[in-house]
Amino acid sequence: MRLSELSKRSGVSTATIKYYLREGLLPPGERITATQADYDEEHLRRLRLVRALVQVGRVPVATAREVLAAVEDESSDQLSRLGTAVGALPHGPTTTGDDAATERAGRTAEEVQRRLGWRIVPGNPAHRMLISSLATLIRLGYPCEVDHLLPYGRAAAGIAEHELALIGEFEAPTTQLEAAVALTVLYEPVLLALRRLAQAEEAGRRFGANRGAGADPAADAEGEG
Amino acid sequence: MRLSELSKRSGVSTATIKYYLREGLLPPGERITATQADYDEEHLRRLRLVRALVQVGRVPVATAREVLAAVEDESSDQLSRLGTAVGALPHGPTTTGDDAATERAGRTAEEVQRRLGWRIVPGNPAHRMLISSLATLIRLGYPCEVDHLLPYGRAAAGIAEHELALIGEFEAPTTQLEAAVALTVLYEPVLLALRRLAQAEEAGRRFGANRGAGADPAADAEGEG
DNA sequence: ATGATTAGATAGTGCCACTCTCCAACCAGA
DNA sequence: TCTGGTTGGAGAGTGGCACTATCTAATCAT
Repeated sequence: MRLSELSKRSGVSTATIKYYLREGLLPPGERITATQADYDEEHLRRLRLVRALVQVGRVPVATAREVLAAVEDESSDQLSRLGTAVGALPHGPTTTGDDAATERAGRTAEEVQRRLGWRIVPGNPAHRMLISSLATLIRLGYPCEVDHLLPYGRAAAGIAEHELALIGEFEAPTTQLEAAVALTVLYEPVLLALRRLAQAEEAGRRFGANRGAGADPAADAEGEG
Repeated sequence: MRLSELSKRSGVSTATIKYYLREGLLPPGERITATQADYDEEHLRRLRLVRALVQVGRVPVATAREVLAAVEDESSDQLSRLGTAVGALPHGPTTTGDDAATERAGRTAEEVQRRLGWRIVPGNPAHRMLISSLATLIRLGYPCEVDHLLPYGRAAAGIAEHELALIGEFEAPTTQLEAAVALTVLYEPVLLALRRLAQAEEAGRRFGANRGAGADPAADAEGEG
């Protein structure tokens, strides 16, 4: 198909598709002539994935390129590629401080992982993300003790088990990796939305059970998005 | 204290503090003379909260102002304020489409909430965030059936219960609201980091249990903040 | 008195995801 | 073969946003 058709079927403007092609997020189309190229279903799928990463996952374009490159890197085994791809996904501003809060956060993070029976990989982006997040909590004076974190960890473990089972159902290795990346990113807002809904539910239950439950006013106040 | 001291104790530059004052994220200091103002511990606390919202939670400055205004709005009851404040928090790009995917996502979302015994509030930002996230999954062809979502929902419910208990421990209503907002935002990266760690753990367990667990390559490949 | 500091206002910077504009090559119809 | 619309490609431009640099007048310390 032509670029314009790719645009129509994906809902992404031709200018943006060109931009993605330029940035290497999409492989170039098959050149028909010097000034025309042909795109196939694979391009469409990839384009939708890119859109999901960039729009939903707020992944910077440069990062998305790295992630996709890792997914396609034929020179590594699948587990390495998965690690590289997911590790390249954004993980919040890693405010690397050497202060007391960071140090305490580091100890807490390790303890949590130990208690959950997880391996500890100090350089892991997610590990560092955890530490810097905990450090922020500590600096603000909010509790982040191991016992408080374990419920989160157990919830995460349950979710991850479920997700990996899902990913395992895909057959082709590259499709599996794509699915892993997509699900990692796309289920983040799902999880966060469910958490907020659960919070509203629980808040209504605890504080003012009679009314529309702490989300109603938000329904009136919403106007951004 | 003076602005410079506020800056020193918070680690935020005076220029940025001035910017926040201008934008209404911080109440003005108590005017000592025409060109000098005095700030107290309350300002410091608020400043740190703002930093957490903006830096960790990636809350736009304009949105942070609304959230904080809701927290301080004395004219509403606490539950309303909580709903308004949390509802104003960013919840991803709400791509309001009228297509088939959105419609199916809406039905799925309602079904999930019904199965979990939650109230359904159609206008709720979190509800709409859930729908648009699910719609994206559907458009990409990834599974998002009710049975797949329930584990997430149950995990969220457990977390929310735990969080509300934590919030309930704060005494002053405004402090409670501040804590609710702060914890909602600040525990998001914690939860996401734990999920990724759990994924790495589970991936290592399933795919290549012998090695350093699918996070090692990421440790080598990491180089971005 | 005098140099440093401060609050406040205005304009500028840097980043980043697009988006506009242009050009040469191509295709369809006459 | 001409001609007018369309396509792919490349570089520059745009807009939004979180700061940040600069300036001015008032005030404080010495």
